[in-house]
Amino acid sequence: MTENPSHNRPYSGVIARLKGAGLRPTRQRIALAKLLFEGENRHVTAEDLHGEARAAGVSVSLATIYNSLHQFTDAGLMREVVVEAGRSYFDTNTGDHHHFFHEDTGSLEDIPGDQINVSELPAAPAGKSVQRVDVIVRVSA
Amino acid sequence: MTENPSHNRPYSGVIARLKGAGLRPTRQRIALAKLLFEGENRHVTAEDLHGEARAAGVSVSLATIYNSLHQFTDAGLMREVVVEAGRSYFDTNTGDHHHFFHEDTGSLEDIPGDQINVSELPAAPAGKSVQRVDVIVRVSA
DNA sequence: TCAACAGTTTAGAATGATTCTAGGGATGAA
DNA sequence: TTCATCCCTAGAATCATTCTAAACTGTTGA
Ligand SMILES: [Mn+2]
Ligand SMILES: [Mn+2]
Ligand SMILES: [Zn+2]
Ligand SMILES: [Zn+2]
Repeated sequence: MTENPSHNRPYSGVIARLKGAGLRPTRQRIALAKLLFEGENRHVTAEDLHGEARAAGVSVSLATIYNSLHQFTDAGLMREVVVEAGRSYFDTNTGDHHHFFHEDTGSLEDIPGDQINVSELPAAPAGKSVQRVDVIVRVSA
Repeated sequence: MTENPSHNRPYSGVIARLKGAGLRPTRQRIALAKLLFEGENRHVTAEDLHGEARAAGVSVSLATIYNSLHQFTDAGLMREVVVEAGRSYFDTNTGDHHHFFHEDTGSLEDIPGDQINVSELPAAPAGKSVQRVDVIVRVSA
């Protein structure tokens, strides 16, 4: 019941989510969280989200878009995916999964964690621990 | 015998390599190729290589460093590795392998291709073909 | 209710890696 | 040696992202 809050109070779900992450539910964060977390999982760039916010009639500065995306990521609500030098994608899917990167369109597509298997991983170098394993399958026409 | 040309003519190996790639063996490209391809495989940023060239007494502009790195990559002599938004690493190892990325030092470490196994890869989306599969194991203290 | 402080937002400047421009220089086929 | 082609480079330009500093807002507890 934290998932798709299509109840009567349209903001409660998103507000609870922000509070749960230790973030004040400000007008900007609520609007962005609604765009990001209601509906399907998505991969967005800062510019993408800025455009969507504008289109939705919400006025938010680009600096706030970047701040929010990083705060959501630090809070574990999203993750950052790096596939191209020079552009960052933010992913609302924080579960175990990997990506197809479509080199010609610049878009990402999820590969569920159980549809890929990385084995025989060598141990992390002395004193280090593995933070994450990213598999990026680059495809193009 | 293309590998470590410690013969008497110190440039012949590198020159042959450049010609073989369809690149004119200019003074700058020869110097950079020597720094990059003689000795162990390496992961460098444009700034790294620029610094090394200067240290070696070779005057090369940063624009030429970028041009050369891309030309070497396009020619298949190197490959580009993306692990952090905002910075590109170029790798002299073009064989089958993956990477540890040390998040605290920003350095890359090879994982030989036979020490990691990616299986059950789903088929590439319709009409697309897989260009490359990158596995990045992010580690930190 | 509301003062007051900490947390937020933002316009605009600043950064930093990379790319572009355009003019002078080097290379190599003939 | 010639000459067309390919290269190199300083410096300007891009572009995504971050920073600054000042104005604003959410929260809290008197
Ligand atoms: Mn980040
Ligand atoms: Mn490139
Ligand atoms: Zn994803
Ligand atoms: Zn490598």
